[in-house]
Amino acid sequence: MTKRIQIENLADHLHRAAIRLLRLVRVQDTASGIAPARLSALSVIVFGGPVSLRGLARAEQVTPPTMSRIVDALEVDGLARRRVNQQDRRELLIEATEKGAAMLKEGRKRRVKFLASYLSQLDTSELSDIERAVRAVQKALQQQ
Amino acid sequence: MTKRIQIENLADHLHRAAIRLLRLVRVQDTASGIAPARLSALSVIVFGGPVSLRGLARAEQVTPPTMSRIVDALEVDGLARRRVNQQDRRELLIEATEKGAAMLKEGRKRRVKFLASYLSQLDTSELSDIERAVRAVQKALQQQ
DNA sequence: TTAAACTACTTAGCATTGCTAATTAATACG
DNA sequence: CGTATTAATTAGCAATGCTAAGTAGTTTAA
Repeated sequence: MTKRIQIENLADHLHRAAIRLLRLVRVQDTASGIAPARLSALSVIVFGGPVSLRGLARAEQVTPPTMSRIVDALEVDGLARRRVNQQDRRELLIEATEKGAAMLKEGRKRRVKFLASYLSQLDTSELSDIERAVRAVQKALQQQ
Repeated sequence: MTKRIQIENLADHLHRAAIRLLRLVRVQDTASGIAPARLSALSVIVFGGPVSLRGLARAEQVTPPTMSRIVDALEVDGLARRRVNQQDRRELLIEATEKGAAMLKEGRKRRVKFLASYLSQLDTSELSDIERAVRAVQKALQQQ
């Protein structure tokens, strides 16, 4: 078995595991009452602080029109707000409201606890394998 | 930092990595010309053989109306067909056509190769971390 | 045995989230 | 100064999720 084939095999298994994992936690995300794309965008601004709409779209790997609409919905629900960047008045700064931060942290807690309940059945060495793997995957995906 | 908090932290990072990975490979899914939900349903019937619409909906964790529409689209594209189960004529059997099976396998190959091209930039130890982690995650998720 | 209950699927209608193309407004450049 | 560029929005389409309601087939029970 060549190295290329090995890596493709790994990619296949990794891909399946990712699909399976997200299907599992999706149930918990729905329980928060915030739709998935909104929750995900909210998470970026809660943990990363104010960003431009473009920056937020890039972080979420969607186009600016898509993100503009997601921010609309977050504003309507009082979870985020737009501010004009006074250094460059074309640009916005999207930031979370207190309510947004609170809701996100609740939802995240629920989801993470749920996933953690599965992971807690693993032993320490398996957990650190996952930790290293997550770092490696992040590193790999960052490259282009 | 307690072990519980550590695991929750890991769960959070794992979740984010999974989201990111699937976003990345989605680009390749689009290249196949088949939309993601259709491709995923097609994969179930290609690898699992004929199933009822209800069974397919359950496998994909969507409601029957959603799956009914996905099967419509697969039929229109000649990738799957509905047969009536003669033992119980309320029920359908959804199965892949030859064209459907061929297209799925092609798309899958493309997606996996794409993901593999990212992974190939990692070193051997990182790859085996991922391999072990995938096994651990599968093990964890299998339990309930 | 036939009416009622149940089950499988579809239809209709809505919300969310992705896209591209075109528009508006602000800034940068030549 | 005027043109080009950049940021965000609006408009309009497609895919995919849902619930509620309808149709058709099967089971159950009076």
